[in-house]
Amino acid sequence: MKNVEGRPKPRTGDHGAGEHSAGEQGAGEGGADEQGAAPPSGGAPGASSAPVAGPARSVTIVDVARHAGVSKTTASDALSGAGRVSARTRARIEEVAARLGYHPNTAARHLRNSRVGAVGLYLPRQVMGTGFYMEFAFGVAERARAAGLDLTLLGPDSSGVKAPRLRVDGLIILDPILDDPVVADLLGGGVPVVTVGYHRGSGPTPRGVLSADHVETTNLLLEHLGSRGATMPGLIMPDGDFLTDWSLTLQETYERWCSAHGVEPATRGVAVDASPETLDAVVRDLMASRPDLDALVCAPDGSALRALGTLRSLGRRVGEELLLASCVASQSLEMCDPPITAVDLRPRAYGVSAAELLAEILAADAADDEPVRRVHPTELRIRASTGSEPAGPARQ
Amino acid sequence: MKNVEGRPKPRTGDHGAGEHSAGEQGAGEGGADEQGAAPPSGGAPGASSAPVAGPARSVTIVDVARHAGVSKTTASDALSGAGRVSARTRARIEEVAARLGYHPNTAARHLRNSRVGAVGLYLPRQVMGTGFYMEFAFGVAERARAAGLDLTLLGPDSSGVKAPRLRVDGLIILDPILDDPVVADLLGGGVPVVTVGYHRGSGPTPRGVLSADHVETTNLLLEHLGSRGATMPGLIMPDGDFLTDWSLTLQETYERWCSAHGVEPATRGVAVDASPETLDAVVRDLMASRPDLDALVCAPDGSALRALGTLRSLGRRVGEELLLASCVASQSLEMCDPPITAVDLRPRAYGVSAAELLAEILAADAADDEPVRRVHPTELRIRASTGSEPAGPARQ
DNA sequence: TGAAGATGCCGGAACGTTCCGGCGTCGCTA
DNA sequence: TAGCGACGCCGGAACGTTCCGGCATCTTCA
Repeated sequence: MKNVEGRPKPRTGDHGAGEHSAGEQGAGEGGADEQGAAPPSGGAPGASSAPVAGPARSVTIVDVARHAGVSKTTASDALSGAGRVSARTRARIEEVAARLGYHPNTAARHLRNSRVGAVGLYLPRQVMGTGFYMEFAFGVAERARAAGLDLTLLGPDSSGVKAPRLRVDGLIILDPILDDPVVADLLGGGVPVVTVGYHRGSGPTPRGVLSADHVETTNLLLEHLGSRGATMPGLIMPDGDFLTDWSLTLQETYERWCSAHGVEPATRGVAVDASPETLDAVVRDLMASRPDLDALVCAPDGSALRALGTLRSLGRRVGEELLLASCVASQSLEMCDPPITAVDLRPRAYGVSAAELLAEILAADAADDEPVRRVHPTELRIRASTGSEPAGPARQ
Repeated sequence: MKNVEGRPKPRTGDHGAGEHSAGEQGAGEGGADEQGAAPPSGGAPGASSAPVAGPARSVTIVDVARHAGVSKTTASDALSGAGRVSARTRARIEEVAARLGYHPNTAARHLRNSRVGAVGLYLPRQVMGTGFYMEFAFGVAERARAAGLDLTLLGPDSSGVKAPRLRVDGLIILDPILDDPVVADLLGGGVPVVTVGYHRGSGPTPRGVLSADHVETTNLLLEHLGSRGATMPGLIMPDGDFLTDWSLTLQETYERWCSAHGVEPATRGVAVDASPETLDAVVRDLMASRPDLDALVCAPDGSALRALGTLRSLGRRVGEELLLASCVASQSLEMCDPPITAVDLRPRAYGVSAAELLAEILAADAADDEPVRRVHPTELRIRASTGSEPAGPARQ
């Protein structure tokens, strides 16, 4: 904060060093000879030239206009596609802009159209830092950048939220938690919101919803287990601190499957950020109380890997008499032994889609009352932990 | 991009969905405001007040000034700490600003002081997506945000780099690869650069260097293995496609340790993004050619986990007659069985420090010719894969 | 042959901030 | 008492962009 004394910056002469070094001249177009306008206040000769590798004042739209022999309005119109500009002029301006290496100043642009040029990504507290969420965030960043938007990561610490406070044009809320007060705040914050995963809680409706089809995905996984011989799968799911559409759908679909197959559900909840020891205990408890389980589905990121160790130390042969699957894919699941079957939500592409949806919503400033809904496809990665084809050359 | 036709937007309404809850609605010309005053020719009819639909225009510094009965210059000076303002006045202005919920408009600020308000983070291609780099990036994002900077992630795709092109005020280059041409470009791009890990390649020197003490860290790990009874550790390291200060220091330190202990080094290189099968093959090859190994150190992120499976299938008892350690910590290393000892580079804190260093460099606009060097502390996480204390009771 | 409209282009005013230079008023010293 | 510097405050310009309104010129049709 010190910012000690005045420290006057030069900013005076503006060292009109046009810098138009680029090999101009000629350029087929003929006419339109550049430098129609005299550089304003070319005044003070020399004196102010930047000595060494000057900061090279970046080229503005006025420079483009001057070199093209038009006004800044026309240049702006030509480049933005707005207004009325003849085709010739537009082409010439575009050519000049390219030659000079013109790039619009985002700060000025944002100031002018009162946009911030950034979107926010809100991640639930419990899981920041797990692989899925990071991959997702990178996907968002990638796509946002393509749309000229910066990305601001919002943690639960960014409270006192409300839109003006957190300078963003739009928000992506990942896995909104049912009763997270921050989510409600953000939804009412005044900027367009895309939720990833439906929001089952209260609050204003978002402008967009992107979600995987968890019903289908889960059924696919359960059916896969069935096709590999499992009749009674158990489920380790996130506990009550992490009530999202994902976790609830998972449970509902699982229970429906059980009832359809006439078996008694066997589930245990566990914190998504549980310690390895806790996971151990939960898995042991479940396996002990339900000796009939011949498969185990693990939902929280990372839990399947730990369950693998626990099951092995219980003497179970994973991939043979006990199948194991994860609801979240991660690199480590294919690195372990045996590799673990998992639902791949393709988090990176998921993030890309989310950013894309938000960008579209921001571009179309018309506020439909109905949210835009979009589905994100997933893939089932089948690996050795769920055994091999029953028909094929069976293992013996 | 096209933004099709003219489509003049009604800038007035600005789709004022703002709804702007903030308390004081004082915006109107209501001179009755407590502080009275409103000197600026209070009456100025129609100046900017469109009585119809006063849409949540966010509060600017002029609003603050008016409510405090001072000029915008004084308000700005008071809030920024610059200029000469009496303590009374400053206090009053601060109080008014807080009451109105004033937040400076970053776009305007950036425009004024010709800063972009963002920093870039460049990640080597090979490893984007591994846990370490993501954690690091999140750390950077967190700290950058605290400094009012946005973060732009730069992949290798962001070619045609050069500073003006990629609108950033500064850059963080993570693990610069020896002969990465993009790194050279970025270093010469004209904006301050902080490298994380020394840059052994050519090119201009960065303004700041943040690095862990890999020599000490590696020695610590090797000594730990020795204290647990290992006499001949092997090393799996990144191959020639990933020549960084980290990988080179690792190798050098390892070889120095071996020569100091009078043993023959046993290393294998592997791509940092190698497939599980490749890792399998490399580990098998190393173990087969060097039957004297009683410990294995794995450098590439994720390789230790796979090595664990491979070693087990070779019949080795990891944590007993063969010790296993990783040079990069990750969540999965404590979830597997047995948990794997690892060097924790504390990636999140690492990223925070990097952003902090860059922010400091950006704040102090004096360009020292000598880069700022800073060291990042690491921690060794000792787990069951490196056995237990030879003498004392088992660790818990 | 005018009038009305279309077309092509432009001047200038914002957006919200920072900061240069200036202006009046003190209090101190000569 | 005059001189003068420090103090406290302010007006206005600039950063680079977009866009409203307007002015010519050209086309079209009554």
